[in-house]
Amino acid sequence: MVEYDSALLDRTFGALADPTRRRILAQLAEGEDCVTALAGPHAMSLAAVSKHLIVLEKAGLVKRERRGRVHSLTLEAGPMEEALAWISRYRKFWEGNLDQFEQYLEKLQTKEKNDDCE
Amino acid sequence: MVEYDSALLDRTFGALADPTRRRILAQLAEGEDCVTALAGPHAMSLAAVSKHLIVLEKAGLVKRERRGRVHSLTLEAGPMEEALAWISRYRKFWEGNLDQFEQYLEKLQTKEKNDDCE
DNA sequence: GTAATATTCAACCATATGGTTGAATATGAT
DNA sequence: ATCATATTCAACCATATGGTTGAATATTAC
Repeated sequence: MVEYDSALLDRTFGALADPTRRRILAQLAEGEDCVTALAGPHAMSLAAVSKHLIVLEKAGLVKRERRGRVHSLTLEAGPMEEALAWISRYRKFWEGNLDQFEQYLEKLQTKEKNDDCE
Repeated sequence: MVEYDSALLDRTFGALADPTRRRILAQLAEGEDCVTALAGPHAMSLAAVSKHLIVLEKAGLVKRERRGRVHSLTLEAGPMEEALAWISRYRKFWEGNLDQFEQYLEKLQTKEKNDDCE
């Protein structure tokens, strides 16, 4: 049986439960960035974004590198792996519910890229 | 580009961010159950578990069927599918870590860094 | 009808969360 | 040295979260 780190899952899922933090992660997927640049698109104060970054950092989803006064943040998606593994146990519970059309699409996709499935 | 329902992801990740709720989902993966039975293993009041079930229900992760005074809960893992899809976009950020080529690049970079900094 | 069971509701409490603002700190530029 | 920039810190506020307890509501059993 797989063991899950409950506190880590708490922090990971907790961090992912906020839209601003999910957007920040999406931004970082495009490449590393500093706090001010990350804050730009968000309609809130810099301090608020700074706090979100601390949450992400504590969850291990973001790594910080201080370069002088600029903090460079990079995505560290590792913890999501365990989150994904946790969720994956429940796949069968929604796969059975797919309607015919979705099943058809499923099949097509499986056929198209049967090399990277499973 | 895939569209994600932000409010749904909020509720889904939020629901998964609590260890009691994750345990309840694991219990329900074994089969439907009523509130009292679900509450059994948890070191808290029945009312507390009842509230957790309401959170899971609002997230769409659990379906309730009233049979007389007994409420039968079943797992409804659908919303997890979207959560998993969201996370999946970041797979490359951890999968690459085991790739030989990436390791090679890692080593090169480390070497270059050492050369630069010393 | 009365009693027991299953579940929620309501009020309450402590702490967490997500935001604000203004001050503090550290670094960089002139 | 001075000024500007990057970031956090501290205090505060409103609301959410996760728990409690005792009462209320339905349903079933006797």
